[in-house]
Amino acid sequence: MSGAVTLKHIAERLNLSISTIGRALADDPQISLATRERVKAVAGELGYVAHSGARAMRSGRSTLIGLIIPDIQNEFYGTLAKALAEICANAGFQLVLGITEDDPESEERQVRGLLEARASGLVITASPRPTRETLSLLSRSTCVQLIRRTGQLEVPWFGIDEEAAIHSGTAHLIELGHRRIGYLGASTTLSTGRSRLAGFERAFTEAGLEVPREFVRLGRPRAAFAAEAFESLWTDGERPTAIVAAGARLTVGLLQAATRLGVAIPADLSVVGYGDAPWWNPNLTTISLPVRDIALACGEFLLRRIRETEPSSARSAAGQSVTFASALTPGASTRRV
Amino acid sequence: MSGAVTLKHIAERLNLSISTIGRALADDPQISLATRERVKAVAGELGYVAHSGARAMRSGRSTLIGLIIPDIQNEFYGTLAKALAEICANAGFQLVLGITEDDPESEERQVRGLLEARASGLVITASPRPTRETLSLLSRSTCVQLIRRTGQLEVPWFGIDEEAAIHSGTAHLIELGHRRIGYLGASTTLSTGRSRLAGFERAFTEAGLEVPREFVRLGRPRAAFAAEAFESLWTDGERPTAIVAAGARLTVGLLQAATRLGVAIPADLSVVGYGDAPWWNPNLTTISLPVRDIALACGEFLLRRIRETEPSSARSAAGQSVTFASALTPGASTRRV
DNA sequence: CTTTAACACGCAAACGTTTGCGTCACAAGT
DNA sequence: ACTTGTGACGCAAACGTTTGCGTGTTAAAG
Repeated sequence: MSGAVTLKHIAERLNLSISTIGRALADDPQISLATRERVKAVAGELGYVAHSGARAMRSGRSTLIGLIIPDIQNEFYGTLAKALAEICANAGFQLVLGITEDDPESEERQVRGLLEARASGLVITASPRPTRETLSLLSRSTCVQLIRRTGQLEVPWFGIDEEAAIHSGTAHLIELGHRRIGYLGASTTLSTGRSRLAGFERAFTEAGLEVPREFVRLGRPRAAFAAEAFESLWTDGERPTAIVAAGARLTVGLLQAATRLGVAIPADLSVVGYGDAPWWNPNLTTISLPVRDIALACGEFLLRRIRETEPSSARSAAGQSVTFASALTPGASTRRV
Repeated sequence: MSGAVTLKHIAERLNLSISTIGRALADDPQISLATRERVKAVAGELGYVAHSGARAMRSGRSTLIGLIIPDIQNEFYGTLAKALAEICANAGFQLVLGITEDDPESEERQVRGLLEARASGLVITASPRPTRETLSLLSRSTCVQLIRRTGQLEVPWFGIDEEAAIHSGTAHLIELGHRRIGYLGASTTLSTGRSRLAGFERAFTEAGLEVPREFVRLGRPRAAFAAEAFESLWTDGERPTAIVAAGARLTVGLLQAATRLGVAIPADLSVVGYGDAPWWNPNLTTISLPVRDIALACGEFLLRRIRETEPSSARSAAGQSVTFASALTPGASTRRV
């Protein structure tokens, strides 16, 4: 608080110099063992707590790592955050959380804040259209993209083969005999939205069918959008016999709306979800994503880059990217027609 | 990065002093408007980013606020974190996330880390048995307890009237005619565990019934425990006709296990959940908690305390606490017997 | 023409660490 | 007795800001 204990206080207490105290606490063999122990004893007694800010300023490197994501309420981002927090803690870093709600200005503020804090690294799931300034700031930091991939940002990326993921789910429905298949997806301003829709379309063209565009609904990747979109899909005109939810929050929204409308799954409607939803009853047929593995890989990569960047100056590792595969987990929410 | 732009660089570029640059960027009227604009222009051109660490060291206050919670994967803590992150962002603070997994040593490391970072404030949902050192560190910080309440920690608390919450859910089941009611709860080493169990028991004693202790299962507040406990409850001996899940993660675990075992809800078993689970099918009868409101109130209180603490030295606001009420949300997961 | 005052800016210290180098005392080697 | 060595510690600078105070210039007031 106001009057925290510093090296100086310990030094005065022991009639030693500040540097000796500093070295003693760092277990520098240059200081005699006896002194080291006396120092540590007094430090404990006084309740000394090192000032990582001062240390960071002197040494040039902070122990902060930033995580910038659009949301944190749902399990998908929760799992990402948890995995990264674990990795950070193990490596002696602290995770600073920035929620953007996909708002470019909020995103810019968060990024700026993290750069001001001199975060050693940044993990970001960028908003659809990041500010020029955001991009400029990010390009000057040690940064990794997670899940979404922004073209204008030349930094490594860790994510999912979204196209293959949705393709597998859609193909599964086609194989079960469905033709009027609905699609709830993020708008194509998002890299994930583009890839997923492409996967959906490829499943049809590969089967020699036409893409049922009248059943495709694109919007914000929120539960609210999915609920609303599904409702319109269900009440206006011809109904689909199956739906692909191309996003974790969209899956939630779809299921909520279906429950609310009394739509029986899979009797009235077959559903393929995105991301695991172990809570759904009955078990959901879903596209399983190795969320935790992605986050771990991303975190470890970032830490490696931070350690590399430390001695020499920044090296451009722009092109790198790692793609993870999904798996279709069969459940009871789809049926043959 | 390696060579960040500092006030000094701008000063040299403009043949001005460092202090003038600093004041100009802070819009100090002491500096002429013309100079201020020239400085800002050059700052933008050079890509100057203030060093909040240095600022914090000089001014004594950082822009960091710590959030220490056992988990972040589930929606309950996700909602807390999101609300807090919003409040922090709006007030110009940054949220540092620490996940403890209810491990006292991890918790101590996180708390120490935040004190080292000179976080302006701390929000903590403490583990069952915090370390002595943890308590000592916390007592020296501006800190608020969230949800759980640790007796040894004399700091303000924001949480739920847990006893009343579980009481309402249990009484609801009793009123529906249930007698063999199971209880899945956190162990009573947690303040929440104690209060919730007390609410469960009071519902029976108030109705002149005996507490069905053979159906009570206490353990770690994780989905895994609830699943396991329910399975044993369901397969060993006489079955309960209803269950109260006294925790968000326990609710998830119970529902998963029930789905897995093919237990029909509410035909075979009535269920009262804890915390909203809008995704469950059919709608869950649940104890709704004003999670977001709690977090917002907690965050605003903390910010106020931070601002108060700033000028004078720390004031003890030890005894304060705010209790929020829950509401029983009727759903389709309970039936009369 | 001098005194004052307003204005615009510079100096330097301080925040708490870390670290290269210097210093001092004492013991061992010639 | 004189060098050499070494173990144990102190000095001071640096990291990037902020800020109280001092200083020089210019214009208005006497």
